[in-house]
Amino acid sequence: MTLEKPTRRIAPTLEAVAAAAGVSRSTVSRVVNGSNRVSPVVAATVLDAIARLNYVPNRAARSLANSRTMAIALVIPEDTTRFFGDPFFAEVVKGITEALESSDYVLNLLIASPSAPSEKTMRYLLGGNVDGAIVVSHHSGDEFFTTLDASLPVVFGGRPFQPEQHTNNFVDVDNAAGAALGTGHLIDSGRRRIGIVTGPPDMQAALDRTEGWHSAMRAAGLRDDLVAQGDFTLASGGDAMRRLLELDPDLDAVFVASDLMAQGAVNVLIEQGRSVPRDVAVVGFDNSSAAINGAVRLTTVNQPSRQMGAAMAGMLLALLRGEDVPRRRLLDTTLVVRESA
Amino acid sequence: MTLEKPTRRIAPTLEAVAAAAGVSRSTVSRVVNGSNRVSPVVAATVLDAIARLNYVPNRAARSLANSRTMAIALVIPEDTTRFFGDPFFAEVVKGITEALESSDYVLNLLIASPSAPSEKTMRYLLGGNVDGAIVVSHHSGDEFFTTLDASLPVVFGGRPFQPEQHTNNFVDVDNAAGAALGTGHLIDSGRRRIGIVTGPPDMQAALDRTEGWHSAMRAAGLRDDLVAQGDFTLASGGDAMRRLLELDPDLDAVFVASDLMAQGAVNVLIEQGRSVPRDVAVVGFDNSSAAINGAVRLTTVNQPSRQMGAAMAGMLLALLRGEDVPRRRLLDTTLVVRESA
DNA sequence: CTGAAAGCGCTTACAG
DNA sequence: CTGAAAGCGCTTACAG
Repeated sequence: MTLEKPTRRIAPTLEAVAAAAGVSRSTVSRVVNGSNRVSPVVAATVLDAIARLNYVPNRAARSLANSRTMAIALVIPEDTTRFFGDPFFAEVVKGITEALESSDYVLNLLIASPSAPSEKTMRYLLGGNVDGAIVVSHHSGDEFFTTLDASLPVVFGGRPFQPEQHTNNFVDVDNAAGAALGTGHLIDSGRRRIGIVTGPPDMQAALDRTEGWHSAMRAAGLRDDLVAQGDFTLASGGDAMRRLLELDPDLDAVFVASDLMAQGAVNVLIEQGRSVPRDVAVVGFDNSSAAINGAVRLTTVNQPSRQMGAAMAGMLLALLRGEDVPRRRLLDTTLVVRESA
Repeated sequence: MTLEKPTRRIAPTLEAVAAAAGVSRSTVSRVVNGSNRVSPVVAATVLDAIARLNYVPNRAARSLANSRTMAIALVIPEDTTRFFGDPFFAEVVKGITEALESSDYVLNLLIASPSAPSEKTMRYLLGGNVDGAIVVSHHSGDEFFTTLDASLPVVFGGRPFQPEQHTNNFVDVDNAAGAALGTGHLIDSGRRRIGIVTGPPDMQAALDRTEGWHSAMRAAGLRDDLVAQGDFTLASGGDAMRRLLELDPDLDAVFVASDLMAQGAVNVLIEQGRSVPRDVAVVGFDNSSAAINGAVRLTTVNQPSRQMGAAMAGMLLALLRGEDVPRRRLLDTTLVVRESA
C-alpha cells in the first residue's frame, strides 16, 4: 500500500479479487486467511490480484461470518485524569499497544466508572463487540469485571479483588515482596522511625504493598504504626505526608506506595524544611517517570511496567488463540537507588 | 439490563424479537432505529419483546448492511509515554470520552508513529473500519493525516501543519495570543530580561506560542533573543532552562510553552540556587495538573483542555450527522496567577 | 404503517 | 486443492 492520496473510492471486494484472479471466492478467502489448502501457483495469482486491486477485507463482513471481531477492549475503571495522570499506566498502555501492533487486533478504549460500569459499557462488553478484554486499575466492589471472564477472555493488569471461589487471569508483580524490598532498604540504611503512605484500600496492589511494609517492619523489630492513606494521586501523597509528620515529627523515613504520591510527599517535606534524604529518606514504588521528574530523584521499587503491558496483551492473545497459558504471571521487582534514600 | 452473571448464552437476534412480538423483521428494525413509521401500539409490543429477550443488535451485521461502523478512531501520532505523560492530554482525552459516552460511538485507540503511520494504521483508517477520526498531537511531515479528510470526517486537536491549499477541521486556542498574555504578565510585573523555552518546531502550537512571545516582547521594546528549544517533555524543559542560564545568567523571567516543561525548568532553577519567583519568574502554558504538582505552583496560561476534547468530539459527531458545522473552533485562554510569577 | 425480499461482504462445511 | 451454496444478522428500497 503506497501512500497515495486517500480517496473515497469504492473498496474492492473479495468477489472482485476472485474475478481478477480467475478463481472462486472460496479460494481467495483461503489465501487471505493463510489456509494451506491452496496450491502455490494459485495462491501467487491471488496474492497478485490482491496487491493490484489494493484489496482490504471488510471487517464487518468477516466478523459477521465467523463471529470474531478482532477487537480487544482496554477497560479502565478509573477517572481518566487519574489514570492517564500516572506515568506508570502510560508505560503499561505503551506495552499493550506495542504488543498488539503486530497482531490484527485493534484496541477499543472503554473508560468505565470506578464504582460500576455504565449500561453502555456492559452491553458493549457482553454484546459480542470485542473478542477479549484487558482490565487495568481494578477496584473492589466491581464484581462485574471479575465475573466478566465467564463470557469473554479477560486479563487483568494487577491482581484484582476477586469474589470468593473465583480466580482471574492477571499479570502483576509481587507487591508485598516489592514493598518489603523498599522498606528493607530504609531499614538497612539505619532508619528506624519509618512511616508509610499507602494506596487506596479498594485496590489489591495497595493492600499488598501495605502488608509488605508491615512485615518488613515487624521482622526488623520496628514499630509499624505510622500509617497514612493516599489514593495514588500526587496531591494525596502530600496530604498523607503532612499527616505522618503530625503523627510523629521525628520520623526519619517513609515508604510511599507509588512514585507519584512520593513526589507529592517530597514536595511537602521540602516545604516544611526537611531535607531529603538527610532528615527524611523516601522510597517510592513503580520507577515511573514520576521518580525522576521531581525535585529529588527517587529511590524506588521498579516495576517492569512496559513488559507488564506486553505480558497482558500476550496472555490475552494466547487465550484468544485457544492456547492453554499460565493464568497468572508475576514479574520481578527490583530496587533502584537514587537520591531520596 | 440487570447485572446478572454474564454467560455465553447465544444472543437473541432481530429475528427472535420479531417472532416474539409477532411482527416482521423490518418492523423490529424500524423501532430499533427509532423510525417514526411505526404505529405506537406495535412499537410498544416490540419494545417489550426487546426488553424481555434482552436484545442487543449485532454491530457487525448492522455495519455490513448500512456501512457505518459506529466507531471513531482516536489517532495519537506520538510516543505513548510522551502523550500520556502530559496531563494536558489526559484532560483532552477525558473530554473526548465524556462527550462520546452519550453517543453510540466507541473509541478505537490508534497509536501511530510520530514520523509516519504504519501500514496497519493506514489500512485501518482507509479500510472503512471507522466512521471518523480525531487526530491529536499532530506533527509536521505527516501529510497522511492532513489529507485523510478526503476519505473520512476528521477533526484535529490543535491546528495541524497543513499542506498548501488545504485546511482541516480543528479545535484549538489562539496560541499566539495566549503566549502574549503570559509574556505580558511577566512584562507588567516589571521583568525585563525574559527568555522562552519553546516547544518542538514540528508542532504548530509550539510555533504559535513562540511567535506570541516574540510579538509581546517587541511590542514592549524588549530584546527577544533569549530562546531555548524544548520538546514538551519535563526533562527537555530543564535542559532548555540550563541553556538559557548559560546564555544569560542575568535573566529574570522565562515564559515556558508548557507546564510540564515549566516544571522541569523550575527544578533546574531551584537546583541552581535561584528562587522562584524572586530571582526568576516563570509562566507556563496549559494549566494542567503539572502546574500544581511541582515544587512551586505555576502561574500559567489556561487552556480549557477538557472542553477542547469535548468540542473535538462534538464537532466530529456533528460532521457524522451530516450537519454543516463551523470547521474550526477557537476556545479562549486565560491567565491563572499562582506563585511562580 | 407493515412485510417480503434482496443485499451488504465475508466464511465454511460439503462435495468432488 | 477447488468451487457452489448456504448462512452470519442486519437494513432498505419497493409494494401495498
